[in-house]
This record gives sequence, C-alpha cells and structure tokens, in this order.
Amino acid sequence: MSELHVLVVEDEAAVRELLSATLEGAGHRVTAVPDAHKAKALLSRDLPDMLLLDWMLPGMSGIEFAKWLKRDERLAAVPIIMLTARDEENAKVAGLESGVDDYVTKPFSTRELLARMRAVLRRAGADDSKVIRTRGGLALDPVQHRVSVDNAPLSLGPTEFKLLHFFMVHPDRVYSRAQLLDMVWGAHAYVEERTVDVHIRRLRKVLEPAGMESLIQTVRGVGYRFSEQAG
Amino acid sequence: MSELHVLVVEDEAAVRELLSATLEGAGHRVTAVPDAHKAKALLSRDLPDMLLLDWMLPGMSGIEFAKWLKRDERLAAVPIIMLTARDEENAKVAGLESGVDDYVTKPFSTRELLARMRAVLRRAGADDSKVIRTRGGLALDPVQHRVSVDNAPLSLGPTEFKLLHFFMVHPDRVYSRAQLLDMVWGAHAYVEERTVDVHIRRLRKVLEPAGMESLIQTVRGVGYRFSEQAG
DNA sequence: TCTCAATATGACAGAAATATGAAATTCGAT
DNA sequence: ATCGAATTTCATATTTCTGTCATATTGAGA
Repeated sequence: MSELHVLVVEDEAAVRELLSATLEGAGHRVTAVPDAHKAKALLSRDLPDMLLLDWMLPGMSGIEFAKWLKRDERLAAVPIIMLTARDEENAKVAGLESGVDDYVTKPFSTRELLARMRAVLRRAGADDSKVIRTRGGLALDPVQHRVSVDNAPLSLGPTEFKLLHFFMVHPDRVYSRAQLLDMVWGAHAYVEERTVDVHIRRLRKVLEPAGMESLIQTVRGVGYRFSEQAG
Repeated sequence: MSELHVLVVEDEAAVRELLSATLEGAGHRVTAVPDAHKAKALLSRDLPDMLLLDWMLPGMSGIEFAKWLKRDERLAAVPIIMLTARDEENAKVAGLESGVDDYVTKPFSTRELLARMRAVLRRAGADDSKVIRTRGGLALDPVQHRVSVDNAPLSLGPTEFKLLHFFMVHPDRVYSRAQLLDMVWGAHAYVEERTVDVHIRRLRKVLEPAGMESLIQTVRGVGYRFSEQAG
C-alpha cells in the first residue's frame, strides 16, 4: 500500500487526531474534517484515495453521506470505510446497502484499520501486486518480495529493493536525485543527495554478476534512468 | 453456499422452529436442540458445518458453551453465530473474546441471517481439511492436528501450529508482522508485533532438527515468508 | 591535453531490525 | 486455590543496513 491520500470525516476531535496520527505514521497523507458539509467542500476540488467515515455525524449522518457520494459518478469510486461503535452493529446492515466497502468497530487497533484499508483497496483493484519483468529476464515480485534473473534469486537490501521496484514501475525516464529521494525514501527524509549514488552503486553491484548493471544508467548532470535500451 | 448441516441450540421452541424452517427453506439440513447438554451429545458423534447459538440458554450459557467448544481441538473449527436480543448488546463484547464468529440480533431477517452465515463461512475458509505437504516432506494435517517430517511427528504448541498452518496455506508470500497478527491471532488481538518474532523463533526451533528451518524466511524490513525456494 | 565538476567506489561508524533466552503473566485444568 | 503449560513481554546479543565521508575515476569543454 503506497502513500495514500485519506479523507477522515469524524466529529470527535480526539478520534480525528488519533486517526491522523495513525495514518500519517503509516506514511499516508491525511485530511480530517468534522462533518459532511466540510467534507463535501473538499471533495469538490480534490479526490482522496479513501474515505474514513464516522457513522454518527452531526447534520448529515454517515449513511446519508455515503449514499450521497454513491450518487455522484466521480465520487462513487472512492472506497469508504465506516467507523462504528460496538453497539451500532445494526449500522452494518444499513451500511452494506448504501455502498460502504467495509467497517471498523471502535475501538480498533492501528493494525486492524490498516489491514482493512489494504483489503478494501485490493478489492477496489489498485493492483500493486503483479510481477514486473524485463525482456532481459529480470523479474521483481512485490508479493513474494523477491528479485530474480532467469529464476536465479538475487539478494538486495530494503532500500535497493524499493529503488529497483520504483525504477521497474517507471522505466525509460530520468529521475533526479531529489525525485528519487521523494519517491523511494519518502517526502520527509532528510538525506544527502549523494546518498542516492551509494544506493545506485549497491544496486548495480547486485545486478552486475547477472550482467544487468547496464539497466541502471547515469545521466550526467541530471540523475538516473532505468532502461533496457543501451545508454 | 452449498447444502450445510447446521446445528441450532435455542431454548425457545418457537424460535427453534422458525430457524429450522428458514434454514431448511434455504436448502440446509438442520438439527435443533434446546440446550447445551443435548448439543454436546450430538457433537460427540457428528460435526456440523455451523452452529447457531442462543445467548441465553438454560444451564450452560451460550458464551460458556462457545468457550467450551473452542477448547476442544475437533470442535474449535466449527463456526459459531450467536443469536442475541437487542438489549443484550454487551453479549457481543464477551462473545468476541470467546471465539464467536458473528452475531445476529433478534429479531432478524432471513436475508440477514443467511448473509451472515455466508460471510462467516467465507472467512472460515472453505475446505480446510486436507493434509498440506511440501516437497521436502513436511506435512500438516488440520483434521488430526498433527505435523510431521517424513512421517516422523513434530510437536508444536497451539500458536506455532496455527502459524505454520497459515504459512502452508499461503506460501511464497511475504507477510508483515501486522498481517500475521491479523490472520493468525485475529484482528482484535492487542499484542506487540515483536511477539511474532518469538513464535517464529519457536517454530524454527521445532523445524530445525529436521533441517526445515529454512522454510521460514525473514524478509528484513518487511516480515516473514514461507517458501521452499531458497532465501 | 588539461582542468574542473560530476559521479563512482570503498570503508566505517552509528542506527535499525531481528534473534534469542529468560522472566512475567495469563488461562485453563485439577 | 494451585499447578502447569502456553503466551507475551522484556532485556540483551547479533546481524544487517544506512548515510556520510574521503578518495579515485570519468567526461565535457576550453
């Protein structure tokens, strides 16, 4: 589950903060508002990747809001997870019929929430899980978390894996060191740009025995590029 | 949902009849008894596919009965749906902790009941009863609740068994500690992630003498993976 | 060819993640 | 209530990774 933009609609400030902290801690971007009205205002100009909706909201209830969303073509595609209290079990029945994708019962653990978000996204078809292959025989499997060349496994560290993954998803395109830091390390990483060079080096070193080092190309003065075409 | 054998435990004759009629109408085979004692007698010789359990039972309460069931290896696998009255909402809390899979609040619609049965069965994972084997000679028999390597039995604790079972059903795939806690411990387990490490350790220790420890692979920064392919 | 800036490379110390043993706690059985 | 097995937590040891630096190498333009 890569970085997501999550819109939280929850009237209790404490829960709102908790959710923001939790989700941001997991590397997502969060916008939190206390009611449906404010949520609508935001939705009119920016579409989030997922909506966390409290069942009890002042003004327009969560269910009503969900129904309203599902009527709008543009908004209907946004997956919704509804937050319910334990004694609102009957909300589930009503919710299922109004197009809510899943429920989380309060109190919930961070783990449970993130797991359900993952599940909903998977169902929604944000398919981040296919094996990526190059013509040369290099393959990266995000699910198994393995990299191989002609079925011979390669061993690479966490950062090198992420770097290669990014490159294989975005081939034939130069990225500056700053861009790579943003995409691979994440926006809040305070790291020297030169560090990228080192990890590029480590990645090449792993690919070298298989003769695939030339996939990682230096573009002098600009950055790096992953490409099957020669330099 | 194909034809199921459902055991109903409910003291009120009227509700019992209603359930029998409903379920038989949906094409299932139903056995209905008024109390836990009679249910136990039946369970000793015939395992149903699902249990519908009233919360208030004479003699032994539904919760107590559920706990008793979950203690028995053979019976623990039978999914349980508990029937509660609207003013017994607190039953749900107690029930979740005693291994009940879902609830239906009386009065309920046929549709809701059948939908929840479907959901519970889906979660319980159909056909959970075949022996699973690896090429290396490791075998796990969910029915006998036994693990062996080349027919030599291994002894492992309950959690290690569940963990190995999960891994063998989902091989060649990395799972984060959070995912493993969700899948093996259950979503509502409030446990440290590091606890997973300890159980991984114990599982490896058991597999070690048979030289099968390498099946459980650490994926640094991500989690663990069960695979027959080397690291 | 020479110069200078950019990149490559190897090494290292600190940081982070995992492994491991053991104590503390929980839960069911007697 | 007490015992004991199983589980979780805790403290510590190990392993592996990371970011930075110092130095070598390369490449483009004068």
